[in-house]
Amino acid sequence: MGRAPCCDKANVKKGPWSPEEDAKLKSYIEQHGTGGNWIALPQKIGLKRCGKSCRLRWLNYLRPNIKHGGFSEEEDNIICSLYISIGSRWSVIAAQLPGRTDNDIKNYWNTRLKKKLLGKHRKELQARNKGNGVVKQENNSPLLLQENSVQQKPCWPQIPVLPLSPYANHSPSFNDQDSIRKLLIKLGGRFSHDYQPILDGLNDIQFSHGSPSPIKQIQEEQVHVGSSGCMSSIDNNQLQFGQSNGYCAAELVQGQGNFNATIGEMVSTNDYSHGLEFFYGEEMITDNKIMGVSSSCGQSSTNWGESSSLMYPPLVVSNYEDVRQEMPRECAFQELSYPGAQ
DNA sequence: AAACATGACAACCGCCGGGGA
DNA sequence: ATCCCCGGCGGTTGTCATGTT
Repeated sequence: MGRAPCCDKANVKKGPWSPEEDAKLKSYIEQHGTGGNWIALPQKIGLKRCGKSCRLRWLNYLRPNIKHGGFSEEEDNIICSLYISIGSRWSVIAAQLPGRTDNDIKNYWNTRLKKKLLGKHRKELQARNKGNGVVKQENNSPLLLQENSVQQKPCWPQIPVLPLSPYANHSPSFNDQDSIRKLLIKLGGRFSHDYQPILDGLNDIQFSHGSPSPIKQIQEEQVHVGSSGCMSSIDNNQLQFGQSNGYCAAELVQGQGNFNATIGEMVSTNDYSHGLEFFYGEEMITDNKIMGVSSSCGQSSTNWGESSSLMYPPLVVSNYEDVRQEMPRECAFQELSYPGAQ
């Protein structure tokens, strides 16, 4: 038994809004507000539209100070950074871009940014393959799972040493490893509570227009930090996974000072291919011989497929195999970049 | 010039969670 | 404590514009 429809589908108009409809809706809301009830609103003003449709039209188009198109490089960076960090939480991302709507950003991402990044990545791969002659296993592949027969735990690769990003200068908060770690924690309390004490300073991070940072927003969504971390300690040179409230993320553990450098590199060069492999699906995997790498771990390779979110359901993991199967591939290389000068 | 392909954006759909009854 | 309504969200589809053959 399905949910009752929010309106009488037979008697509502669908499709593009006419200027008259726009004018009606706009003038009414400007004068009276929404009245806290979108469902009833179209009837009040004599619009044959679904309440939800009115809401969407208002929020995405009629609302004052809405910007359309013309995304700047900086906005690109912000979107990419946040997507890498928090996944397809468009509303959170939109909150950091004044005048942009979640729908706009979502469309922009799906139609342009993703392809833009893909194009860059392909170029890079071609260049690399040309140089190498033979494609070989890359030790710094973020997806790399190396055999660790002793511990039977995934060995996450070390993040390659890369030059610091100019963006680092814009955001000193992100210049050190600790800040990155804090940020990742803040991104959802997705780590062992071992790190909880260092959360406080993160509130200093400023995002645009004085709104709460998405990181803070997300942290506030979190309920608790659980005690059953998955893979809570691997070793100091590995990416670490923690599981607290159901989300899983990767973190460079102490001793690695290169994580932020990678992030900086991604932002400064707009090369988001580090950490965005999941956009490329099978092709990407093939290109980097990830399939082979995966099987080198003694596991059958898994096509992780395209995923749109970094968020993931709770993991209750007792061994590596469980981790490997449950963990979104994004977790393996969750990287974060700061959205430029804000 | 027409047909087809592709891109960009608007809008819809259905699920989920919050909050009030 | 439960139910139900509504708003919010993300994924998907539809439509129109533009480019290409």
